[in-house]
Amino acid sequence: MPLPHPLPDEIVDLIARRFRAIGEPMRIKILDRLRTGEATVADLTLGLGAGQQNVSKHLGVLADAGIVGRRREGNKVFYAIVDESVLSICETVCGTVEQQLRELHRLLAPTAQR
Amino acid sequence: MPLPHPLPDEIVDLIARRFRAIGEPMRIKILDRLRTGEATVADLTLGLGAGQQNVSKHLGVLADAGIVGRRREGNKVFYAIVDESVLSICETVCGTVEQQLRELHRLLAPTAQR
DNA sequence: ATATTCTACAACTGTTCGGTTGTTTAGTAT
DNA sequence: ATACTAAACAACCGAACAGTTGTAGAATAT
Repeated sequence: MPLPHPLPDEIVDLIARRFRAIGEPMRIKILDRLRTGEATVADLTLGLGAGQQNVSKHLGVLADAGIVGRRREGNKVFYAIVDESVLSICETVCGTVEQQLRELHRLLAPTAQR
Repeated sequence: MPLPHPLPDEIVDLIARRFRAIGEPMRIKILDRLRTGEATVADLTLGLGAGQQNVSKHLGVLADAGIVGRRREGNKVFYAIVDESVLSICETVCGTVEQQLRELHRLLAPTAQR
């Protein structure tokens, strides 16, 4: 909490960068997969139905943001979530999204209400 | 937490959209300002040193995402944070960013260590 | 009514960024 | 050494987006 209130631009940029690192569908899927434990690029490529280069690129973004870390073992590179705080953040957002979805269904399904 | 684990694409998109709504410097500044209470577009324009149209546009994005809400009073439109969860999220991220900054300073200031 | 103030909308521009393709590096096996 | 696998790097293309400019709508004042 010792952050100054009129946040300096540097800090603001860092925060924005962090949010944008997470705010991409493929990267969210990667994080969702990594929640169950570390995985190699090949694992993620198969599980997500994306190209290897694409997955590798997104992993690079997440690694640069300090959210995931690499561990080399022989031929393969294992990725794992390093910053555990993203999990709690995602849970919070998921909760809000759930609530929004419920509202949407309530609004978009008037047939069941009349 | 009743969200299915292999998250469906729709949900993933919603989550990503939400993160991207926050992941922009100007919008973070707006939210930081709104933390102290509601404000008009003119207030924000003055306080943030940005154009009125620009501020209004960003407020529109935040409103579409359901993060802020409007309240009209005569000539002016007051904006306020509606989704309180973004505050806790921002605090978490700020904490992580702080930690990163401390690490950076430790790494980039070796003169004081030798 | 007209003028003024505050806000939102529309069109344009430059940049950013995601995805694909092709290539390259690192490690292992034969 | 060559051959093979795994992962990363580089270049391109197209879509999305932030910021500016100009304008339009809504409320108040004269």
